[in-house]
Amino acid sequence: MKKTGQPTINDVARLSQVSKKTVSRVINRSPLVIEETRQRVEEVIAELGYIPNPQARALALRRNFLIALIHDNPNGQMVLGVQQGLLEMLRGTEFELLLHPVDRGMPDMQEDIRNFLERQRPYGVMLLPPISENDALAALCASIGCRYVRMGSATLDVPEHMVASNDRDVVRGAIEYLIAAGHRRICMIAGPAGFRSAHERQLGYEDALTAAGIAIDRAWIAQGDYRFEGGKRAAERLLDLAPRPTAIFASNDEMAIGTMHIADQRGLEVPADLSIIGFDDTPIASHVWPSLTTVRWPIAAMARAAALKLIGDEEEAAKEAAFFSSTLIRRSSVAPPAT
Amino acid sequence: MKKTGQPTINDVARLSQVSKKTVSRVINRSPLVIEETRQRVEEVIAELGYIPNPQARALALRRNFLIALIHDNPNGQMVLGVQQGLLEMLRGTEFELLLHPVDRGMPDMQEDIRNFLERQRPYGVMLLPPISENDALAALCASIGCRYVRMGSATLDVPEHMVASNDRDVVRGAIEYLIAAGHRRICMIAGPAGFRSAHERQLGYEDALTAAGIAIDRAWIAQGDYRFEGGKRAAERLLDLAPRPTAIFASNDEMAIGTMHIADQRGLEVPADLSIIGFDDTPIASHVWPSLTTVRWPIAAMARAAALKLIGDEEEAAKEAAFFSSTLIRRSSVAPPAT
DNA sequence: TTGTATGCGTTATCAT
DNA sequence: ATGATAACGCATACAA
Repeated sequence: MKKTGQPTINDVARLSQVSKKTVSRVINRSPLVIEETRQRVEEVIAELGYIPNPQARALALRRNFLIALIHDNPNGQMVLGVQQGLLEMLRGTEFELLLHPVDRGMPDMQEDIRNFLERQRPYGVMLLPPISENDALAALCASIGCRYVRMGSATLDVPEHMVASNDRDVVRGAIEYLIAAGHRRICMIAGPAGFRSAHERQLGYEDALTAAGIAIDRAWIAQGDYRFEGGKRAAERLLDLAPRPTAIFASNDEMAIGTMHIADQRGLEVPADLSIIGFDDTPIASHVWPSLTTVRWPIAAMARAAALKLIGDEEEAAKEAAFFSSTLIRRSSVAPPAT
Repeated sequence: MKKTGQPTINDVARLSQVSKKTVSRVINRSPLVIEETRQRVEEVIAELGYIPNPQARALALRRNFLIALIHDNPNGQMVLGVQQGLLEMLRGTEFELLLHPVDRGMPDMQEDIRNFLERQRPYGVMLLPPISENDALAALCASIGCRYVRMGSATLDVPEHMVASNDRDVVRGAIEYLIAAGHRRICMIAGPAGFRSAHERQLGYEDALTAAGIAIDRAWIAQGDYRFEGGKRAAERLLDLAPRPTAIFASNDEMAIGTMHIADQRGLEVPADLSIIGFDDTPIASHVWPSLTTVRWPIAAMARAAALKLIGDEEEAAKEAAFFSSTLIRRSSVAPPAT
């Protein structure tokens, strides 16, 4: 117990009259320690308030006790939710959360991530969409020897490395909900090309229409960008259609809110003249007027499961759920179409 | 260059025919290296793609090259903005960002933080409000020997350790804007007791009324909790007043949105019957209808300055701005009072 | 079941 | 200005 004030493994060894190695075994729960010895060592540990030095462990193990969250921030709420879920499970463990956002626009993104991983050598990596869809990134994590979990809107990997939501199914359900309310002219604002989530949600939309015997009209699908302004532009195109749609499904809430603005501008009442459904259940959804019917996906639960996959032993990791159901939150932005 | 594949300082030393220590000096920009030697070493470093191992450095220096963000999540947007600003400055440096949210409700919060700091030994710590107002926490950081910066609504510490916004002044300006529009019965929804930001904003409100010769009526100030529901309750109390206020300043956007809901429920038109101003300029503010006049504070800029204070040398740190001005964003929720 | 010697990759001390 | 050697605190291989 020298200058730093922090007791080390040597102090514990000396006071409990065993070797460092035995203390190390106790710390790492090795079964090769007799109960009596373990007790004595643990008493000394408790008495001293000894905590293993993470830096020293990292050096010796060539691996840090850190979980890295790597993402190309598509959505602040998602990032926050994931952080929260991850941290919830990490709390009380020896793990800490490292943030590493990247820019998928940069050509050296892959190199940046490789560099980061080789330097920090995190214990585990959480990959968020859309970059979680990049197989090369997953391979990179594996090759460096760190555990990883990918989050996505569809199954992209084996359960051990995946937490997926059922975007396609839940969107299908949302559209069927509109159909059941009497809607037939249901348009969709799609997400940006290249996003798996956008693709899955569109598939769900098409599933529902097909099942209901409604022909899919390409003009009914306007591409958005998951942002407010893009949603507004898409909504304008859709509301210019004749006959006008009676309902619009927007692939996320931000675009749905944009749609509400355009409806308001045109003197259209929501939901009387136009029903709207969003996706994400962001805080805005419940605060706009009328409140937005939308899809809530269990981000925090997915993140918690991911954390367990990352830090639990392999059996636990494999057992942890890999598939999560979103639910339709029915609020005030949907009504039967005006006749 | 053994099993890990990563070149070490030994490889560099051998190839450049100097000792480890000299390589170390080059890495750390010691002036005690002759130019010629430095050149040779740097060439080898570049050739090998050598990167110092952070874990080994951390062990030897008893200090990690990590910046820790400690907060008791008061506001998702703020946390995101701070993360973004911090990461922007950390990018390309040897520093990484570690997340450590805490719960100020827990009695052992202080112990938790001490534990965290003693274990991780971060290079610097960023403290967010409201816990940044806790002087004991700042002292703790100092005693452990890690640099820290506190973010707050008022000056709580010397510039070296502080990034502050001018809540009081900007709220005064917002209220004066209402007064200039002709309002006299201006109510306020205050933030929760114990938050310095709530206190400062209320002072700004009082400043403006006093300067305008309007008596401050305690009944005009309803306490909220910075949340939607609390804002609604406070708005109800305020709108029950007779005569009714013509304007309400809410201490944050969430409560302002709650106020808009209550106004709508009561058939009050915003801004014709009731003007509303919020604070924070969250994404919701520009997406509600009518769009919300609110105060925007430069979170990202504050975070960037904080990062520089944390990782820059001491001179730079002291020079970096410690005081940041918020601005009133004038949108559609304010109009002259109906006569 | 426990201990000894050694390695992990860097920085610090103290020579020279 | 540079180098040899010893920390830093823990884990692993191999003995005992």
